[in-house]
Amino acid sequence: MDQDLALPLPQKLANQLREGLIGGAFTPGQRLSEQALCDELDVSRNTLREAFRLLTKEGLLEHKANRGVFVTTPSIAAVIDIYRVRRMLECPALAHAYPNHPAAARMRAAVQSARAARQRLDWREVGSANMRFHTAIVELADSERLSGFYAQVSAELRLAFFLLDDPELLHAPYVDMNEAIISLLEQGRPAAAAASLETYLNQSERTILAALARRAAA
Amino acid sequence: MDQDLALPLPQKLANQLREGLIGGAFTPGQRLSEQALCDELDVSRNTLREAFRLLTKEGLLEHKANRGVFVTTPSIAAVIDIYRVRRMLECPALAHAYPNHPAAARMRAAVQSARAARQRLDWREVGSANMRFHTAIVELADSERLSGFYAQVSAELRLAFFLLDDPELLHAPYVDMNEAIISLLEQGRPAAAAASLETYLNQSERTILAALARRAAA
DNA sequence: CAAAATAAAATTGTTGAACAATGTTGACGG
DNA sequence: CCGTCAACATTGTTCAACAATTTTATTTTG
Repeated sequence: MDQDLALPLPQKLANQLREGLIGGAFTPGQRLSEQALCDELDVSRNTLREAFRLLTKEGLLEHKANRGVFVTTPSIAAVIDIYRVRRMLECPALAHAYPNHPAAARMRAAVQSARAARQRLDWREVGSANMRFHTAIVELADSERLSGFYAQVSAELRLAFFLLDDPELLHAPYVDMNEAIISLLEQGRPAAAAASLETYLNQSERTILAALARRAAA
Repeated sequence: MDQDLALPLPQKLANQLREGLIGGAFTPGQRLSEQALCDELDVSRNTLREAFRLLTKEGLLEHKANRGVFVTTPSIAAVIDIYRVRRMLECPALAHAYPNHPAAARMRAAVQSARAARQRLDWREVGSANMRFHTAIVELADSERLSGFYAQVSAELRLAFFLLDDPELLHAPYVDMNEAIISLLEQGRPAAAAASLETYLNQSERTILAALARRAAA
């Protein structure tokens, strides 16, 4: 998927660590020891630290002076902020999209993947496909920088998902909503699609905030 | 302005370099020698390289493998992309703003600075004040992440400004437009303000693209 | 003389070790 | 039980070294 071979080592490292982070290999709040990771990944401390800076800038890690780096624990405020961003990026992108945009095909493909995964109860893949769906929505806007920013924000959101432990509740209900959204766009009704998307985002935000609040209470 | 004393050295370095970059201390396309900057700034290569990574991720520097880092030369495509982003962030932020938002006061203050600077023909400060004005617009949206992203994008845009050499043409005409925009917002007419802003952005984009095209031809 | 091939120099990429500064742990005494 | 202080571990930063690559200079060749 990546032609990582050409990339400098710290970036490869950062990509590898990011995969682990959004894949749930580490738990939020966990401290990442330089020594331990250097040994495990077989790179020097300097190289690892450069990768840490990258991921810190993306919001996936937090750096506390003289104490080390920690996996970000998404706060309620962070989730609220992320959903505000999502509404501001995704809804206009969809509202102004034209149905033949290549990203629309990616939206459709993501929905089909999600349906198939749901049928075999593979909630992990349902979540991934859902993310591809929304990434494609932002790509409708045809802005390299916007897409890059969205990738960053959604990676941070994934961290929040791993705080919760009911992936079915988290992703399953949204497959059909995505289906409806892409269908509306394909029918040339982008405004209606955007309205559905906003409903989706509000509902999703509430679900996650509620789950997060329950977790904080416990 | 910054409490840089507490920040780790690479970040302080990055801030310092960023100031230089958006202040025009380097010219786009210029190569930054590690050795030379290490000597000049009195830091080690490792530390400098960490700062480079940060700025590369922000789009201010470009990293070519085994060849070093170069000051980004903004392309026509980059400028178009940046203005697309600006329209998508600034216009909705302004349209949904309420006039008593603290950021509105910052908009007003920026306009006053710009007027004063224009009177004494200090185009550099006019440009800075103009940037503060638009930063404040994004802050109306109350999103930490959005503001951070905008800071990054506008830093990149500043690079493009330094490619041009007529700061008066670039900034002077917009002081009055900004004045009109904040006045509309203060009068409780955010929709009209947003419409004016869109006009502003379109006009500004055309000016810069034209200047950039002239420069490319020469 | 021009162009290609080659050798030399300079630069970046990565590592490892060193030491200072800061944080953490645990024993000790009140 | 709580605070103090020393021992320990970890991070922050620098330095030196070497491999890999690019740039420059030189030589060879047509």
